[in-house]
Amino acid sequence: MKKKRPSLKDIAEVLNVSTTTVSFVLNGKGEEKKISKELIAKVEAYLKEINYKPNLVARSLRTGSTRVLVFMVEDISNHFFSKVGRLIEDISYKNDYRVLFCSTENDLKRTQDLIHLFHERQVDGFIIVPPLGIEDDIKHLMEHETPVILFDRKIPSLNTDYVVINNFEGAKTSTKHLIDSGYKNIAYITVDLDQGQMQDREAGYRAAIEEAGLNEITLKLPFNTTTVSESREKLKDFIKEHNDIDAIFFATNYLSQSGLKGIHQIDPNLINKLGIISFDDSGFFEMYSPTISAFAQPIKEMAEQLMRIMLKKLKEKDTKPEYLTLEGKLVARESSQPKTTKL
Amino acid sequence: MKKKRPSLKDIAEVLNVSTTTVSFVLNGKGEEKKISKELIAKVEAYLKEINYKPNLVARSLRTGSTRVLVFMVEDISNHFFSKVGRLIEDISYKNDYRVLFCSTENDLKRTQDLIHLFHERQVDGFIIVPPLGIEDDIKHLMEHETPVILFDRKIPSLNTDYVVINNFEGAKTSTKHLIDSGYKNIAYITVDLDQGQMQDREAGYRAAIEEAGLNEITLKLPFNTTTVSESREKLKDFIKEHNDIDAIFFATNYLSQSGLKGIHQIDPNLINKLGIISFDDSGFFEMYSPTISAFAQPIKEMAEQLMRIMLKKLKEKDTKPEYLTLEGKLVARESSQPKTTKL
DNA sequence: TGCTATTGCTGAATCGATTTAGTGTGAAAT
DNA sequence: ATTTCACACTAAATCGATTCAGCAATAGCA
Repeated sequence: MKKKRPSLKDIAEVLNVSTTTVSFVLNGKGEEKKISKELIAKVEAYLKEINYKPNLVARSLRTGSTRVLVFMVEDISNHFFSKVGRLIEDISYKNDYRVLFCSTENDLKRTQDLIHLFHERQVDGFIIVPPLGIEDDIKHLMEHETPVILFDRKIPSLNTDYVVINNFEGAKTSTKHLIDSGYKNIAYITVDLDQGQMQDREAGYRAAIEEAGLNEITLKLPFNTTTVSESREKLKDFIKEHNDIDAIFFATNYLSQSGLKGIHQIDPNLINKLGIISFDDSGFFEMYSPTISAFAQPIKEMAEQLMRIMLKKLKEKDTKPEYLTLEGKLVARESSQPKTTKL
Repeated sequence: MKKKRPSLKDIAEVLNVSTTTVSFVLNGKGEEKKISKELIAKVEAYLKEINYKPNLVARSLRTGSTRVLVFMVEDISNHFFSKVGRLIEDISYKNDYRVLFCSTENDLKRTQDLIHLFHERQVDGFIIVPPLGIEDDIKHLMEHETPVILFDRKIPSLNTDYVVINNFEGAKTSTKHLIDSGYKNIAYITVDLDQGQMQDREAGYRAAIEEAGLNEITLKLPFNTTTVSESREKLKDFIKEHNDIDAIFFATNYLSQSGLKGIHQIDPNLINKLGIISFDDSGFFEMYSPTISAFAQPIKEMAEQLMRIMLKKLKEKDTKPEYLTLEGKLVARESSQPKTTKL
């Protein structure tokens, strides 16, 4: 007893008018198309009565637009990305667009699959945190006049719009904050990805360390090639080897979270002896004990700028690209306080 | 200089064959439809050469199927739901289905919007964690022969398939575990939703407490009507008032996470004096200091069962519904150990 | 030779909307 | 009286695939 959804044609037959008329009324173009008030009222009443929902697949086929945007990030469960995603979703809804979320896991193949999947399904625009090597696929989208905005990372060879944070200044500010709190042996823990934003953060750390005349101590963990627990073991070895370290600057919030676990495993009290700061904030950090300091990205501003640019590009094709580099903010919590009293 | 994507018709013209032929080859029905081997090879070669991607919107309009499933949960960033989602996605990909994720936030209106949105876009199936009051919309989907499987919660009035956990036994086991570790004043912290699974958990707690001849201490926090920080203040007041509490059983993992923050705010050392266990596991719990015990749902099994049922329903309509209640597992960590030594 | 069967392919309908290009009517303008 | 124009509406093309129904040519068989 499957119910078939009524089509415009069904409705037209019932009302003894043409599908054209129904379509005009449906899309609020009745006045404009000179349909009489009485007919408009009659059609509208009937549409409401049967609670008619147009077949969006058919509409998309005809109009070529789906009113769907895709938000494609490294990991949608990451605090930073999920917050931005939520805000983007809200703005989109207000403008009558829906948003689909997905995680690339920084995997090139997976990202290509996703881009093709959505492109075939005719989504109207992409906001992408690009993994390395994705240039050609993005170029391909741009050739088809599909709006693409890069986020969190830029790709120098492409003249796409992008919205990123000033990674260099953020890392420098964070490192300086630890220095100002009296820490002398500040380790920098990062991943071995040669992506621009990671290089900028490392350069920021290095600049602050050099200015203060301190020593660099850097650990690069492999990304994705080993398991989380393997890299945590490497981190633990590193901390044990460098027992003069008095502070750690983690280059991303997921490194911090894994790192905190490692520190806890070495010694539950070790955390209270180290100065800690993380690039990217996380809900986790204000719940941890002690609360963890972080350099936070301007989440709301990023979402607003992304959507402003996206809506502009959806309206008028061939806009010239905008390149936005925003400033973040240091959130000092317990973990980066000076350790005056030995616990 | 927008590139138009080639259509079947374009291809047919280039090759001097009919669209029918191209379509048959495209869908691997060449042999079956008695197309000669040479023509099949020729068409396939050309399809590969231009890297042809069919317009899935057009295909969906014609076939009425999108090969897209929707996974709709309370909050996709919640550890439990995101893990299940990931597994479902993998199984779906292997069966040539895509999965869209979204969060209902337990909000009726929002959930209705999402269901309609996806139904209009003709998705092939739904896996839903149903908020209260969603019965009619689900019934509506079922009338249109769209497969729906409920997850995490059931709706007694509907004869839909569902996959849930044994909440009563889980809560009872968790409470007993605290009792066995020597705790005497065990508080139960929950939300004021009168959903089945929450009632079952409360009943499980109550059963264990009664069997042991202890006193119930329950706090129900308002869900969604107040802010997170407001309910945390209530929790803090509760803990201060009941200063005889020696253990807490949180009814969900997000309550635990908020609760741990509150406990930390009251006194950074308080956590070491309380026994803690949470319903639902979380990545957070094994990183926290101390690590937090939890009653974990059988994530892999749930995902597998959900997809087994879904694929069955997609293949044959009118299957009789399956009702699955699975058992979870206690994960004992540091937070529920006996506190023999006062810190 | 005449008949059917099979092979190999195609034309056109179809899905359900949007939209272009009209059509018929009556009133106003010339 | 004829032209013009606004009005109120509609027929049919269109988007790009799938698929039913059918056609021509060859093969098989008596």
